[in-house]
Amino acid sequence: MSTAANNLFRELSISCSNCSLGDLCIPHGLNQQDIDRLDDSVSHTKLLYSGDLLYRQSAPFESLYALKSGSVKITTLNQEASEDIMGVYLPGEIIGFDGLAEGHYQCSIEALETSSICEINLDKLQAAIPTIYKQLLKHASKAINNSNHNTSTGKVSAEKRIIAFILDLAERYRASGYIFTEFNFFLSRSEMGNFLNLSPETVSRGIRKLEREQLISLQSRRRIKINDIDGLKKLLSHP
Amino acid sequence: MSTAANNLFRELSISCSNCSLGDLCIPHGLNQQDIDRLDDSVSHTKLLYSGDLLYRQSAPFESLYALKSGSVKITTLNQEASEDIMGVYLPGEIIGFDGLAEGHYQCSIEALETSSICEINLDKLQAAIPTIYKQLLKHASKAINNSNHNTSTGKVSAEKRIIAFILDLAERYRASGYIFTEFNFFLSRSEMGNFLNLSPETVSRGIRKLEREQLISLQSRRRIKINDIDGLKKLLSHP
DNA sequence: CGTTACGTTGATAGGAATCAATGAGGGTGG
DNA sequence: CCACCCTCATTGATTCCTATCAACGTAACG
Repeated sequence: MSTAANNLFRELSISCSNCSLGDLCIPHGLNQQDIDRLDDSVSHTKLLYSGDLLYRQSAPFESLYALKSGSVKITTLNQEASEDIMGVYLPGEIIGFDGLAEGHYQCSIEALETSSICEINLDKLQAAIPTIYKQLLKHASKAINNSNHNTSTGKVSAEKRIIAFILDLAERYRASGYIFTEFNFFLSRSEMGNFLNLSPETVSRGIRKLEREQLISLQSRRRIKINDIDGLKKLLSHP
Repeated sequence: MSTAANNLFRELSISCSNCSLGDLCIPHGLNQQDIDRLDDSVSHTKLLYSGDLLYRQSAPFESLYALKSGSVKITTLNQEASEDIMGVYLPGEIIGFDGLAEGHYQCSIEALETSSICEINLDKLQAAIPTIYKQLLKHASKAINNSNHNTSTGKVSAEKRIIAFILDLAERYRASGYIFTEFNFFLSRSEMGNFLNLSPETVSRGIRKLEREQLISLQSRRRIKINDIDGLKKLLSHP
């Protein structure tokens, strides 16, 4: 590891008591004593670079993870052995629930950019702070609701699906305290199409249409600026 | 309450130590002492009849529930204030995770037939058996995987979606130890279409096509017999 | 035994996939 | 530093699948 990388790693390898996740961290709401005990329960930060895998489908379940910064995609192999994109994770979200039920991961996680990820050892965590499981259940619940929501957005037109995707990302960036009117997709048109169940061409057409209508601007092919978030919401709800 | 109904209720209001859920029950794997303590943690069986609601969307979260027998559907209201069907629950499955994250339910649960449902008081349960949360997390994880799976099956043709739906039900009946080659849908063609993101007509055509191909038989309009489960799986994987 | 809701079947139209070709960006090596 | 390449994105033309519209059949209910 280079010195620069090593320094970066050390910088990111902070204790729970001053983790950048803030309100989003699982232990949020605990007292200082509990938080201090957390430092033994999690192995702190891993640093992943674009293309790196956090875990691979069918690998034995080891840990849950909290995404501290960056973004990753969650994929699964379909019958034809090609990738289906199940979604993306943004900072503050918990990764790894897909491995709990069966004891091995049902999906793979791949970094879309440089990302720092906090590993959570469930057993140690539960021993340290028994009440933490409730918080974890809430995160799982959120994942279920989100996934259900994706299922139901499959029931609308291509353009609405694209708008829903953009608004979902914006909302989740907002929830994490990030700038939410301007962000990178980190996904190609093909990957977006795969996720939204649309062809890459249809995704492209949909995005360019929103651009022509001045609702969004493309700062680059994968970076969006939302000009009229209410306009987008309006398109989503009515016509 | 009528005497007959009262008797039925009492009959169903059994203790955890002889609950019919068996292996599927959350406390499975606990020792007898723990199981006995469970009797205070759950309020045992509720009996719902077809059309009855277990809970309504946006109601405050109160409990998780285990479905002991029968079947229910989980629905949410879309922008147009009509019902979107998110799925059905079968015996052995846990209901209510949609309410945990936000503190109020995101969906409604409606019985599709006479169903008995075990209420789980989370706080009491956790106090009685601290390690139970892990089991709950596994159930939540299963729900996430299932939901993800539904998302990805949205990416295929109408016929495959219908086959996937049938096979999913069969597999879940099998997992619960039920007969799985012959069962009721409990959903109308419209409801199936809503769930699968297909029109009722397309659902009907798909089902009749499978019937013509002898892969299934319709014992009545809502009762199916699977004649060739491998044939169905084959259709799902390749052409 | 009629009423009513649901299911089936056929004909048509529309939206997105696919096929095809061009354009743009990013990286590499000369 | 520039030209080339290679991948991704865009745009257009066509095809195909499924929604929709329409009509008829069928089962459950009072």
